[in-house]
Amino acid sequence: MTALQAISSAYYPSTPRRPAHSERIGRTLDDCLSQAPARRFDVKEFIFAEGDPANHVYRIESGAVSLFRLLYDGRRQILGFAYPGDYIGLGARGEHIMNAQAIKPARIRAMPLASLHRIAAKDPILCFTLYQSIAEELAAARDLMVTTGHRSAVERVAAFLITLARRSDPGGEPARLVDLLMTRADIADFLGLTIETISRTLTKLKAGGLIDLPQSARVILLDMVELQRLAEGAESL
Amino acid sequence: MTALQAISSAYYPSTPRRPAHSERIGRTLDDCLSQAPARRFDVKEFIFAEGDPANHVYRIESGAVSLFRLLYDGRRQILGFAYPGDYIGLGARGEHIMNAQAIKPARIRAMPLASLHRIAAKDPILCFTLYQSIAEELAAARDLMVTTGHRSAVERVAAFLITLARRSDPGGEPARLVDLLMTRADIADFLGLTIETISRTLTKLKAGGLIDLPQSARVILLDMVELQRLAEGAESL
DNA sequence: CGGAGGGTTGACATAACTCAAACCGAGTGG
DNA sequence: CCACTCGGTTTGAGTTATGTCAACCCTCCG
Repeated sequence: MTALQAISSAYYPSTPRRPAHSERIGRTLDDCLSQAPARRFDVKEFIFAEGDPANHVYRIESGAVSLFRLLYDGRRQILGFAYPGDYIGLGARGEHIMNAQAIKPARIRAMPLASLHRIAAKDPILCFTLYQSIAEELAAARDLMVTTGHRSAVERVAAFLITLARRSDPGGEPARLVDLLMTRADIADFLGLTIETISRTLTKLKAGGLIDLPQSARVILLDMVELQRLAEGAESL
Repeated sequence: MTALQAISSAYYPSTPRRPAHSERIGRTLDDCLSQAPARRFDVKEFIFAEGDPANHVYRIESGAVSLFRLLYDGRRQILGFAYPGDYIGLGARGEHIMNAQAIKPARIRAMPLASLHRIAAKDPILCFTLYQSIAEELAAARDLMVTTGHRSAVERVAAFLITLARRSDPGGEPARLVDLLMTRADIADFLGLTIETISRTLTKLKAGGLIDLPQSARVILLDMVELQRLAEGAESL
């Protein structure tokens, strides 16, 4: 997974990658972005917030970012995670409709949206590519909806882990070792569960021998096949 | 809500409308579509299915359509509903990634995707508009995720009803009278609940005097303010 | 009249939430 | 080096909303 598949990035259960397009955008944006200075963000620092004027597109150089919406009563829905190479802030128009907050210390470059739009307005190909990329993000968002709606805690967590593993090397083998850059609270707010349920589910998976948890933020996937089965709704555990 | 905000159409809790763009696309597509013959679809008939080659964009002339994904084990996640004026099949590339099925007898026009792409490739403005429209759909999909993840049955149903009411006259007053074109099962699969819970929740809302249910497919919103409060997570009922 | 497809209602089971306590590892300061 | 704190995590006990299963109702339609 590369460029522009940012916003709900952590989530691609079933959508095939299409590197060609992203690459092309990547390059175009890269040209502009490479000149921009990288800014550092501390953990919990906001890159942008809901309601902020959407002036820039950002690319994560290092670290990690969560994207979320807040509800009236303080509940939080995380819509995705963005990692190095991902772009965020792209779909927005006028105002940002979500918050972007660093979950690990991050280096991030910004490019004015106006420039991008100026280029895009003259370049149908870039523009069309932009369109298709957003379409892919849309597909990803829908994948998440499918994972989130209607499914048990084990299914959600298993699917989450598998997606993280896949993310590490799109197209290639899923990684065995997954570092969770986010807290249990982040995972909970992403999957629509509570931190306790996340924790319990992980220990249950560990007890079942499907994963190992050498540290709380480090997961080793021991039985991908079974995890996959669980993610797809198979019984048991 | 008009053109192109189709796919997850039923859902715009907080995204503002931007008719200008949709209108512009609407017109461009309309030019092509008006020449196309309208085909009739019976209830439960598929317009397209997951995996079908994505050759056309469709506009609903009359009736209603549900858009959904199927899981391995038969569970179904409805991703949205499309109504007259809505376009479906737009984001797809290569293959359709979901199913579109009539939930009411429908008249639907099709336009070859190739034509649209041909036009778009030469017309940066149309293209940019396409991009922005998809971006809005993305926003809508995220709104749904927010509504679906983490929330109680009452909250979801209340939000659902309000959205249906708003849909009737975007920008204007929400309708008091809402006809449910979909079955309880459809609503359940949309909101990630069961038909029994939908039914119970509706009767609870009726008992509370917030809505009336003269027929099972007809809802009258009696207390929009309170419904809104519920949708936003207020206690009680 | 009878059957089928939806919808409602009830009794019961259970997965997930809530509240609460304890744990752990990483910093920090004495 | 140890004691302390703090944020995050784990675990337990008890509650509850929602799912499950089953019966029944209603309406439409042949």
